Amino acid sequence: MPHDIVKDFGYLTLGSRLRRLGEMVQANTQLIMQQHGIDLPAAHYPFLAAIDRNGPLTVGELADVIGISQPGATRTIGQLAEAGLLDLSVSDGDQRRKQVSLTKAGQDLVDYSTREVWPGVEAAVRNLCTDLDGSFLEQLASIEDGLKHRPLIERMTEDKETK
Amino acid sequence: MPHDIVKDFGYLTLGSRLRRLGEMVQANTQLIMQQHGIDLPAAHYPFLAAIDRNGPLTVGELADVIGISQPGATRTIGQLAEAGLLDLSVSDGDQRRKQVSLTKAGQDLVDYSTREVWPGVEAAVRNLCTDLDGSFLEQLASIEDGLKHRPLIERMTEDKETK
DNA sequence: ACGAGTTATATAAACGGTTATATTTCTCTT
DNA sequence: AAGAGAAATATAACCGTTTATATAACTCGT
Repeated sequence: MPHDIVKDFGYLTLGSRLRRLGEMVQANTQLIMQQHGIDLPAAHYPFLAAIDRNGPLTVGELADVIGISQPGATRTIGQLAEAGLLDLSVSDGDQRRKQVSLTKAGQDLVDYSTREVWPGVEAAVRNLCTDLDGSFLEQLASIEDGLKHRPLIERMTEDKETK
Repeated sequence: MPHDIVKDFGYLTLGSRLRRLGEMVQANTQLIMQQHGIDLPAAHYPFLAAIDRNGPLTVGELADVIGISQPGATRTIGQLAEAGLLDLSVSDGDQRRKQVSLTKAGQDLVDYSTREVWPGVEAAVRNLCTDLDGSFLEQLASIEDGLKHRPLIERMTEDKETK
């Protein structure tokens, strides 16, 4: 009995494999954020970060920029607004558009994360993804194994220690 | 206004990015199968392929081998059984276990795919993923761009033509 | 200035996955 | 042989996403 069919099938099942790995990375990231007392689905951060970086954006622009469907964006924005992190207001010139901006709490969260959390996450992921070699498939396998062997959260603290 | 925030954020948003790319690849694959008259969610093939390769497996074994949760496996197996591709039967020795096997239709589908479709898909994906260089992130970008520029289905036919 | 078409957002339904929990069957100790 | 615990599957509830569609607001040609 094989250990991992999706891996065995190589390029044929690349799609499943990328998705699976992506979910693992997101789960790891979310855990790190939780440890900092921030309890938000990993997929929600891009919304906050996008507005922080660009200033207020409309629902459609956010969907575009983040690369999900417009209804998906509407929903996530709704949840973030509910959580008090985003603020919706009808655009001045065009009443169809809704301008989405960060609330004070949202801005604080982004500021804190930018300062205290994300650099560590970035470093941990970078650490996971460097010094790979071989075919793309082999690199993918290395990342999978690496993540299983030492989750992102350990790669952060270790970075601090060894630095 | 940026074009793609998830891309811009580099390693920080690797999770989202892998998931997104995985979905794109799966959608491409599904389209190819459809063109051959096979209309099944891309994520279902591993079940058929796993049983084809290993003989009948139990629900739990399939979940393991494919790398999803047991309830997820139960559900997908149910759908494939509904579609007449899989057959469930209680195990001989242990009445808790359910042995999952391919029906004639399921076996035919696998045989046909193995002969006529999957090699092409595999080649197309391999084509997409070779001759990459740079950091893992840069390779990812190449694949994203490559897929956008020429979908898998074109990479199959082109392979045939140029061969 | 009005109506046709377009654009922006919202809503609904479906899907594939998850976790938590229930149910059934087996195993093993005494 | 009985009863406790373990194991396999099923069910329920939820989540984030998707497509299709509805609704509301705008634009533009006549």
